[in-house]
Amino acid sequence: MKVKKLLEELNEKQRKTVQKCLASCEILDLEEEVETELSLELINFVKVLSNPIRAGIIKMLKKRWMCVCLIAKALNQDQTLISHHLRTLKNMNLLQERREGKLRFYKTNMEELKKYLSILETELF
Amino acid sequence: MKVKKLLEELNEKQRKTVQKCLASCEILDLEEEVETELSLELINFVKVLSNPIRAGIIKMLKKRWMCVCLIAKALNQDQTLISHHLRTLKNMNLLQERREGKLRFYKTNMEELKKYLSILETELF
DNA sequence: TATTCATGTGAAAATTTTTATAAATGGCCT
DNA sequence: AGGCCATTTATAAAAATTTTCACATGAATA
Repeated sequence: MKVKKLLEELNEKQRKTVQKCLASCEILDLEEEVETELSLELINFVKVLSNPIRAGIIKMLKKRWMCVCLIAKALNQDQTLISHHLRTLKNMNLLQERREGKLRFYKTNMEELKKYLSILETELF
Repeated sequence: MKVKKLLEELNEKQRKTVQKCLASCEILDLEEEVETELSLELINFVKVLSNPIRAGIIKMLKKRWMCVCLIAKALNQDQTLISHHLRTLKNMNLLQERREGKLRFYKTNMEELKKYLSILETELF
């Protein structure tokens, strides 16, 4: 939506106040398009990253496969908590899974991670 | 901490299970250093970005100064809620502020935003 | 001084994170 | 093969945090 259109949505008094300010200091270009939308996909990715445990898992598993019990040890957290966060990451397709006997190993899906980062760059910058 | 050291922290049975798996499929390099730490600064930045309203504000104010009432209109949210999020962003030094009469205009602090993104690249990739 | 735009504070609502416990899966032992 | 134990996942509730709302306060202008 354009700045001009937004101004029209204000009530009369507000609009008057803002317009007076515009006249004196010319901060807003009325013809510019105002972009506020970010994709849900990007917001979800950022939300996933915003938890220190999940961010730590992604960092740790960039370089190697690790089983759940080792990940829990490395982060000094309860295994069931780690398992929960692993599921969240798996649901976003940020992890690869591999079973060996009764152990499950995980590794960061770098392609997906790079994809998300490039979306971040595109949408935010 | 090295993978080797982490293995030692497991109890005997767990360690045995994992080591048996290593022998057969060689997933872990025992001498590798396991990095799990991300700076608090980075986590806070990502947390700030993870809210759609705050992310929208940052995107919108990249290109122009806008006053609070217009920001609220553009995002179709209550002014006091916007004010609250603006404070959060200001506390992270992600916004510049400018007063014109009784209006307050804000704009994204691009230098700071770029700084955070470069930290993200460095620590995560 | 009254009005308007914006901030500050504290409570309510919603969401996320953590914990506790049960269930599923697969291997091992007799 | 059948039962048991270890690893991991699933589910539900508790705890903690974040978001939103309601209202009071502050600042600037007419």
